[in-house]
Amino acid sequence: MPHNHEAILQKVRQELPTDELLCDLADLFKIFGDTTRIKILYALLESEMCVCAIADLLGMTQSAISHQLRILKDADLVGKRREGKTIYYHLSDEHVRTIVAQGFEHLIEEQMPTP
Amino acid sequence: MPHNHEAILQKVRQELPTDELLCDLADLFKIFGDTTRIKILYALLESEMCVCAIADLLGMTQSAISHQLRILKDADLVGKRREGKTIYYHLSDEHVRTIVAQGFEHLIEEQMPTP
DNA sequence: CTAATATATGAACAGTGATTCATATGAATG
DNA sequence: CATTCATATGAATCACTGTTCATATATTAG
Repeated sequence: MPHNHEAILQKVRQELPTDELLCDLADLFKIFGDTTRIKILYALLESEMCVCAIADLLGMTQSAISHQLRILKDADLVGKRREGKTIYYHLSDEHVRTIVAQGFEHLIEEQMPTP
Repeated sequence: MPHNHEAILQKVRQELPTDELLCDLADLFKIFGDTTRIKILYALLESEMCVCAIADLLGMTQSAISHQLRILKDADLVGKRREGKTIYYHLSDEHVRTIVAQGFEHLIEEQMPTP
């Protein structure tokens, strides 16, 4: 007979958030999980930037950048501001900074030898 | 003639981390960007668990869970401990908690009406 | 209005990745 | 040592997603 874990299962089930919330959370991290988008976010940490400047910076097509900016905007991670023909993108809040910083810390400690 | 952004580009280029680091960072977030893995991590926040308990909890195949646990282990997000035939998985450190918590905060504020 | 610049968008293509299925490994038990 | 339970793994499949290409929208200049 298979072994029993009802006790733990019940406890964990109680504390687990709803499926919907967990999916939303995964969707948020999915956005950070792409090299191009991480680079864009990192750049915007320094300064607001127009689309073609970002494309220049990353050595990528204007179209590719535009597509990614749309995804970032839909997730409310960035906002835009028009100035003539140019559109400047900026971070919508400081959460990006803290989320990225936490990721960084994990990476750094991961590479440390365990004492 | 296209408009100029050399000034900003130079500034941002200086502050931007290496390509390798940014890719590693994206790879880390990629791991959080999957519903199954987020659920596993969330469950392990409460208690260490064996593979079949997690499979039970999420209503998924043992194989599917095992594959995902391997990914989490390779990223040093979880560790394992053997006890007879059973293998118990646990979080390797508290970074998972803080990273997930930051994601949560963003989600919550996103749903708030702007005052 | 026309041309030029800046950005957005839609369809297509290619690569990635999560799940499933079948099977292998590994440990305990009689 | 054969069987059973627990987990791991490899190959195959299917869906998703990022980039490209072509084109559309939008703003300003002439």
